[in-house]
Amino acid sequence: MNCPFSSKPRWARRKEARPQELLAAALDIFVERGFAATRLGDVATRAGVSKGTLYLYFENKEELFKAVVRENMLPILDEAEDIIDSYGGSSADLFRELILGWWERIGATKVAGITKLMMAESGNFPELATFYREEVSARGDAMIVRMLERGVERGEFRAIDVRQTANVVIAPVIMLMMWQQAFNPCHAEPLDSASYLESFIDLCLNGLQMPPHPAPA
Amino acid sequence: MNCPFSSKPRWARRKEARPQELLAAALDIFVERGFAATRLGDVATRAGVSKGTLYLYFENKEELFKAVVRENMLPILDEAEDIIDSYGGSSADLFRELILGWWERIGATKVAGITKLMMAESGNFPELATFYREEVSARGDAMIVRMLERGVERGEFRAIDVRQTANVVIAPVIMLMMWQQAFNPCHAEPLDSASYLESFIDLCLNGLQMPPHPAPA
Amino acid sequence: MNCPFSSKPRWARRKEARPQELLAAALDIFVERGFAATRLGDVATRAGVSKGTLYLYFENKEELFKAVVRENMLPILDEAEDIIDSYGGSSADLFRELILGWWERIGATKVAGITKLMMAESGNFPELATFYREEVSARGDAMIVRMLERGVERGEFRAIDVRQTANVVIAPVIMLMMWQQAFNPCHAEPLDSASYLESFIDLCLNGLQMPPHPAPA
Amino acid sequence: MNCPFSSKPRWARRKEARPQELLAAALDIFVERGFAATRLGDVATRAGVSKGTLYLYFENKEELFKAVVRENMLPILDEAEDIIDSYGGSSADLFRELILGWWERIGATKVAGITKLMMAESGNFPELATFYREEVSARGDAMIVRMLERGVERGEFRAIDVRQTANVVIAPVIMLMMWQQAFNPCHAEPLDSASYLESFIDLCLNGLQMPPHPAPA
DNA sequence: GATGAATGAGCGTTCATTCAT
DNA sequence: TATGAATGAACGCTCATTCAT
Repeated sequence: MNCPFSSKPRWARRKEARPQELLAAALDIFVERGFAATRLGDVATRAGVSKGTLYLYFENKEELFKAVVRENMLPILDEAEDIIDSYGGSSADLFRELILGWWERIGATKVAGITKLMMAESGNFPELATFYREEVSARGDAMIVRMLERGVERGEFRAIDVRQTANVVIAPVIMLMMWQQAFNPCHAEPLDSASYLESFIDLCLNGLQMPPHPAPA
Repeated sequence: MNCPFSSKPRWARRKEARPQELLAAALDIFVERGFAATRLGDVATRAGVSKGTLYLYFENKEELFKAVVRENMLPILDEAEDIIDSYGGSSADLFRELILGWWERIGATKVAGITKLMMAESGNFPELATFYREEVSARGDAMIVRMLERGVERGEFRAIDVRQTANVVIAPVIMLMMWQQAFNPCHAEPLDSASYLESFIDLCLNGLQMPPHPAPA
Repeated sequence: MNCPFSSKPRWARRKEARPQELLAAALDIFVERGFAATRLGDVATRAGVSKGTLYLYFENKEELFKAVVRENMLPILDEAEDIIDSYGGSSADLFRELILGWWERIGATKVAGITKLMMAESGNFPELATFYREEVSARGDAMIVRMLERGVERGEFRAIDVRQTANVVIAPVIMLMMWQQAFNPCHAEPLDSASYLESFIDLCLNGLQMPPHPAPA
Repeated sequence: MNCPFSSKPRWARRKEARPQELLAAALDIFVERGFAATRLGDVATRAGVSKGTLYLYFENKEELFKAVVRENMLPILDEAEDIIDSYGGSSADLFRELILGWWERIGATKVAGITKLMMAESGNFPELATFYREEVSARGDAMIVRMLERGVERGEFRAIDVRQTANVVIAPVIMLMMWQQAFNPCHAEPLDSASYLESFIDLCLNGLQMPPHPAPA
């Protein structure tokens, strides 16, 4: 009440933290099981509340999922866009930066599971698909495109079909995320992601670099 | 009876065709909806039979799914292995052959949906995961590894980490399959798969080719 | 074909034996599982025929069951009635004879399972209940009543309520049958039926014998 | 709120009563139809709730059945054991007491149907069989054994095979229960249980009593 | 006579969502 | 704000019975 160190009583702090706790629990379970297979009862249990409480904060399962995506992915996209906007180094370095940054912030974390989940289940939940495409995929794609265009414009990368190459470049990163999810049960042994990314970046930068100039006569 | 060209009554022909009809219907719906979301009632309806009839041919949902995989994927793997065994041309051409063949026989067809489905749901159905890994993934991986090793041994590709590169190389193909599935709802516009594959093969072969020899003094 | 020792070709013998084979298989499975839990498919399989064939010989599950009862129980009741009709010895011996005969012919065999089954499921299948009561239970009861009446009339048993005592006397025999069925799972260890029957007969004959005459003054 | 006599809202009273209502409905229907033939939908309907509600209180059909047994039989066994422990009268009277008590508390009530059901279906549901044997049958048997041993030790009963006699003595009581169930459809007319028990006790005590001493010379 | 493919009603169980408290 | 009891529609699977061959 009159606690000198905090203007808020503990229960109020609790109340404000609720949505975060719910989102954390939901992320865990959505990622473990997928969207359809997640039982809201499990989310509530893990968050230490009752099932009904979930509905005080989120209208339904889909809205809960959207909130999880917003909470966990949008801030990272914001930061990545900032990096591109202000980058000063070579485009090869920017490539590295973006890929490894993505990996560190998303690919190597639980959040990667959301991407996997969306690839898998968007067909059954069209509203989620639209939401995810507009708020996440489109922004990610655009960033890769901008980075490749920058390389071509600056004469660092050879002339390529930027759009398609962006897709090709994104693919192995997404696949790595999928394979990493829970020692992906379709792969016998877990991938070593560091060396996978090294192979990937190596292959790409080799593939993108300008062809050797023909020796002048 | 009095049909001069067939000694079999219509009914018997029907009976022999049943499993194929059921597998075709099952493939459609598994691919449309995923494993968990597929209702056996829908499969039966699409095949034009009753729910009970399914159980005359397949013990349960998992066995039905395995049969779909066996029917649609194993013959293609057999053929691809034959091609590698007997290939005479350059490794770059073999690379093209395998990728484009895979695309034509699987990626561009409904069957691609099985791969997507497995990535998505293997975590929830461990027995299916094991089955798929052993009978499909492991064989596909091994083929790519053999192709890359062949290129390195013959001095056509530079020295690379064959295992990891195989993973990197497989990834964009799998991603393309996933994106193609039903105008994948995470992508606004469908990819042009021909040009995607061209970009992909181009990038890879550029990335794999031997570095230019330094000009002799 | 022209076998000199049999005027019937083998397949004709087969055809005539069919119903017996079906009844034997049905007895086995009805006794193992009960009426409701018996699947006609299992009966057919055990008899080595198809499910449809069953319906050539028996109208439905209930009629099959009735045929099993008629085949296995009625002849034994016939014989027991003959014995009572013509018995010459003491009533205590007749008591023994009936009980042990029943045990030997029914109690110790698979047929005992039918009695157990009827006790259990008659409530759910009223038509079977009526059939069994009229064709089996009523005749068995009547035999015990006659035997007791004979003992009382001949001054070998004390004066008792014959009807009720008949019920009391039948009960332990029926229970023994039920306990014997498949090492009845409600009993840890199988009963030793010989000593059980000995205890039972001993108890009954002791209980039935004339009270000792008061010593005359 | 403003009800002066009860601090509990109707709803809360409801909630606490639920399990009892469900158990009562389940007892009714299990006894009417048997275990396998009982449809949980019917249980729910009789209790006035939806099918799903059942699963809030009982994990599945088997657990529901076990709960019915615990609720209805265990307390009675407890009391009966107390009686034996502290009994002061003759063993013949204790015999009467136990038999009539059992009859009054179980045999004459719906609960008797559970015993019938177990005899009938234990073969098809081994887990239930084990449960029932351990928690009910074994304790009942042990009580009869103790009562007979007491009679023999005190010189009230003649020397008998206590274990087998216990089985023989239990049998007519169990049979009576089975016959009583719903005017048991295998018996034309309902038994008069009072006179049946009288005949039974009479027969047993006559059969157990010490033989008359031979007249001393 | 014999087959066995086909049916379809039925049951145990699950879970997102609601709402009285 | 928080609860958790209640719902009811949905789905995988079974099996007695039918009937074209």
